[in-house]
Amino acid sequence: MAPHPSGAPTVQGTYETERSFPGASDDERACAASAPPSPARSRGNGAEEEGGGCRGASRKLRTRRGGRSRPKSELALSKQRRSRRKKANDRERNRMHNLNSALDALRGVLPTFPDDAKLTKIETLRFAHNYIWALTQALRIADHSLYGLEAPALPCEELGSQDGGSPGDWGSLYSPVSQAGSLSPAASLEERPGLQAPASPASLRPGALAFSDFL
DNA sequence: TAGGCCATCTGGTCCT
DNA sequence: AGGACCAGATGGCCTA
Repeated sequence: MAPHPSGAPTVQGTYETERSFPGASDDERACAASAPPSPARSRGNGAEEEGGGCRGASRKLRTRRGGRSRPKSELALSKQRRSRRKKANDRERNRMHNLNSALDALRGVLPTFPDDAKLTKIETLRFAHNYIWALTQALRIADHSLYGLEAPALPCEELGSQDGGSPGDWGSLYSPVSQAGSLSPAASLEERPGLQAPASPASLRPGALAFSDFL
């Protein structure tokens, strides 16, 4: 399930920055990328746009030339575009790295099992969503039991102890349960087959939940 | 080999 | 003008 068990290969970042399209100039690359999406688009072959296929770039060129600013030479424009693109790429790469860091932090506080299994991005988000929902339900039930008539059926402290704890305990504490008829934390989840809500509050008790229920 | 996941590049759009 | 954000495209890696 996890294609990169040892973590995301972020080391290629710097090297990727310098990576260039073999046999294609920067302008050709820009043209290829600005062309309408097509399966034929290839990273290394921008030659076919050389003639008139680069509408976006030419339009930009026109608007720039038409401005009141001092006209620049093609070379200067090309250099400026290249520089801006490179900076934008760096920022975008950094932004995605930050996003991944946040995702890793989220993984860190989620009870996962086994140790070597790294949740994918979408799994992490779904798991977190359902896990939060389950904890919310646990608290609600605990409040009811505190002021209500019945003894607590859900061990909140046990759920809480899973936070950052041993992933293996999570699986051993709860046994598999059918997800059929499970209550959804949000109606939107029910519309999306992939987003499964955890078990219903009634099943939020020891031996009633499996790790997979949160995915 | 097909499919899933991921990182990266890129242009467009919106905001400051 | 420049930065942030977004979505599409692409190629690499891995697994069933």
